[in-house]
Amino acid sequence: MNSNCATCPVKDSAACSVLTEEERNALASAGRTRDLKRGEMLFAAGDEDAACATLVTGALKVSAIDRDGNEQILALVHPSGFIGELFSPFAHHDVVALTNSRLCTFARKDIERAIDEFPSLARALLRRSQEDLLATRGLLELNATADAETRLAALIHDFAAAASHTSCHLASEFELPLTRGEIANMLGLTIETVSRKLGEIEDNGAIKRKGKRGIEIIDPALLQVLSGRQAAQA
Amino acid sequence: MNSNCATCPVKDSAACSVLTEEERNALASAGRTRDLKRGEMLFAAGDEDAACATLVTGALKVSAIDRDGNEQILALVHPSGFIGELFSPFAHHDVVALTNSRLCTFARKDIERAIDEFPSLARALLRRSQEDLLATRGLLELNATADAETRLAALIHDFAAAASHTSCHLASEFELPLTRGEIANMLGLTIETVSRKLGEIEDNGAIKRKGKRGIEIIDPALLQVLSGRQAAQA
DNA sequence: CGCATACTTGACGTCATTCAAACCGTGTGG
DNA sequence: CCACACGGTTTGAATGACGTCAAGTATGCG
Repeated sequence: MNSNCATCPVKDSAACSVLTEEERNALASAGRTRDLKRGEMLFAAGDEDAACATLVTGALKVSAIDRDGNEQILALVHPSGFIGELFSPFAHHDVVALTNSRLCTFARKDIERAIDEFPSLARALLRRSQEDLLATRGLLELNATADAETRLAALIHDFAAAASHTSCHLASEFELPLTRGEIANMLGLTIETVSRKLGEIEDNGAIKRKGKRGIEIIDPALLQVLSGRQAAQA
Repeated sequence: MNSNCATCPVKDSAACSVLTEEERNALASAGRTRDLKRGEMLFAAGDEDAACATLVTGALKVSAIDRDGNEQILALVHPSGFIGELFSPFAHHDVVALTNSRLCTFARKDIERAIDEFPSLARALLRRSQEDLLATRGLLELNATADAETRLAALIHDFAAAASHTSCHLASEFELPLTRGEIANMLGLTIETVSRKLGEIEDNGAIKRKGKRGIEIIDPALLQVLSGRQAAQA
């Protein structure tokens, strides 16, 4: 038996929010809550019958390891995000907690049954999958063309937007959820380049570093310009 | 009324293949066949109510244009692939025919209705969406870490695999569906680099160029090594 | 206190880009 | 038939951005 959905912080935004209370309870009885500490793995690439899950609190990374042992972060998962490859016999990627996290997990077969039983759930997962696709394509676009400083500025901008919960405004101060190494892996750069470019963005006056992980946004407009999302004014 | 599904070359592999004959006919009556010539656009980023479509024959590209006017190819679509952002009020990307193509198009609202009416269709589209996600992440992984030669070799390898239809073996000779410029856009390189590295791969003895677009695979194993998908033997 | 982990900084090398020019196949008009 | 222009491609040389290697500086934990 799962903990009570009524107090779940993502009850109105997760995929299961499209279900009626009755349907959700049926699904919840098949799932179970699981807590992961920072660095703990939900499943690894190659795992069979990897579980599916909705992230309740915390943050996860989805990453691939190539044969040289380099990690490449492919996606971040935020609360209410759904994890799991439903139609593949094994997982293609690793999924690891970036911070202490709480998930609502389901065996694959239970999710499959729920999809067949509740058409609205299939629709909700389709929607979420398309959003993931869009996010991944955004990262692809960023990594393919932009230079190191632009990529980093864009990432900081996204984190600032994600940290502020009022969707159209940036948080003025927040903690990076990733280490330098993870940022480098995500942007296809090296630790050193990330460190240097972070210094340059600080020198430009767009941000200020607060300790290792803290970032204060000094000039949001400048950050936006650096991130290449807006033309510089004349 | 759509042309007859019974003779459709992707009737057993497209998303609609999961429907019963009766259901499929109902859906088909809402759709219509459309032919695109090479270079013609299905829809552009920003279009509202962009149509959805299953690709019947040919090939499409999905691409984004950044504010500097650079195109970035985000995905290729092969026959039986599905195109369309179901839950977004407007399209995020351009979709353009790479070769003369035939599609089976549907108005957004007709697809949405069909999803609600036929749960198996929602499931099929979810599956397809997850495959797209996986493909995009593969491209992201490739572009982020690998050097130019590796990326190009991997792309050639993929095309050779796609051209052969016997899934585990490579076609020995095929035509590149992309121009040099499009390859460059897809891999985040420049035309010149693509041309040079193609020459180097040819010098290595892995392939042989036949005219502008033709490629003959001389040494599949070597190509695989160059593409970084297999360690070189000792 | 000492070690480990994460981060920063510097010097140098390499690979892809940039800019520039030549090349080639094709279609067009003289 | 040839001259020519044009798009796509190839090739060359120089620049520059990022990676590599290596040292040095915090911060935290046993």
